[in-house]
Order: sequence, then structure tokens, then C-alpha cells
Amino acid sequence: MSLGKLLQRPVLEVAPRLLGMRLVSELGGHLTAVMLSEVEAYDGAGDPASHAYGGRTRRNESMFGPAGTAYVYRSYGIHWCLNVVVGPAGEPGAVLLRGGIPITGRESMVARRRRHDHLSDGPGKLCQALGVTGEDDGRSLLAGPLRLEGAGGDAAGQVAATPRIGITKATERPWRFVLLPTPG
DNA sequence: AGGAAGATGCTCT
DNA sequence: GAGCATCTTCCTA
Repeated sequence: MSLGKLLQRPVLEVAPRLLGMRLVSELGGHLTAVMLSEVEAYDGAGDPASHAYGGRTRRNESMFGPAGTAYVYRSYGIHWCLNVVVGPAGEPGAVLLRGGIPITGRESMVARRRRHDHLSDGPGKLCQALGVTGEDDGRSLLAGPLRLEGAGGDAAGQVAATPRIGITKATERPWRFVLLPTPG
């Protein structure tokens, strides 16, 4: 299945299959990439923890775009967080990209992060490492300077589901998916 | 290793 | 004005 098709499947099906895929950035003239290792599903209108719960607003506008659209929002006034819009057209499902393992452009990430460790192990850090900002909100992640690459689903069997982080509503839903460290 | 707390700005009621 | 889908630094072990 193509990436574009995969992203049109239900959010809870797509989220774990994003693990192991690459997120590539050419933003700001630097080539950087990570392998996704941590994501969270937000199931649109039926999910009290979703930014789209309660309907369309100025901020969540891009969540109502086609699957593969980037939804970037400011978190706690300081950080940027990146989501991939997922699911059938018009349904505001999204997957928050919470973390990845650096695979390309480590030097650029170090420069952006101004440190040598914890480069992309958190949603705010991931955006900073890849140069993602509010400018990228609404952009397509299927092509262009910020894009997803990979078949997906390869990580099945190495994925754990846990409760989501940093939310106060619907905390019981195990919709955070992490790539288990490969033994050895 | 892990908890506490402050920074900071935007969105929506 | 309240409430955040967070990160860092500063502490105690």
C-alpha cells in the first residue's frame, strides 16, 4: 500500500505503522532525518484529548485537510509540535510525532538543539532538530522539503501501546505507540 | 534516575 | 483569564 493510501486508514491503525518510517527535512537548507520511534493517535471528534474535539477553529484548521497534511501547533508558548493528519477526508484525525532516532544530519541537529544528546526524543525537540515551525503548518508531508518516507508496518511486533503523555482528558486510552529497543 | 518548578505565548471561554 | 499534546535546569539520591 502506498503511503498516501495508508494515511487514509483509521488513525488507530495508522499510528503504530508509522513507527520505523523516516521523517526527512530539508528545511533551512539542512538535510536532516529521523526514524520515528514514538507517536500518539488523536481520534478527532470522538477524542476529548484531541485539539479537534469540539469542532473546527483557527488553530486546528489544517487537521481538517487531506491525509498527509502537517498540523503544527505551538506548545506551552515555547515549542512546536508536529502532527500528520490521518484518516478519511474531512475527519480530523491526527498522529502526533513525539520522537525519533537521528539517522541523517546529526551535526545540523546538534547545532539547532545546541546540545549533543536528547536531539529528537520528544515532540518539541523533534521539531527543533528538524527545523519545523509554524510556517510548516498545512504543508503536505507526502512530498516537499518536509516529508515521510518508508513503507510502514515493518515494525509490527516491536511496538508497545501505552497511555498518552501530558494530557488531562481520556488519559486511559492506550494510544501512545513506541518502538521497542531492538535487543542486542 | 527522577521529581519539582519556571519559562512563555497563543487559543478559546 | 485559564489552560495547555513541553523542555530545561536545579536539586536530592
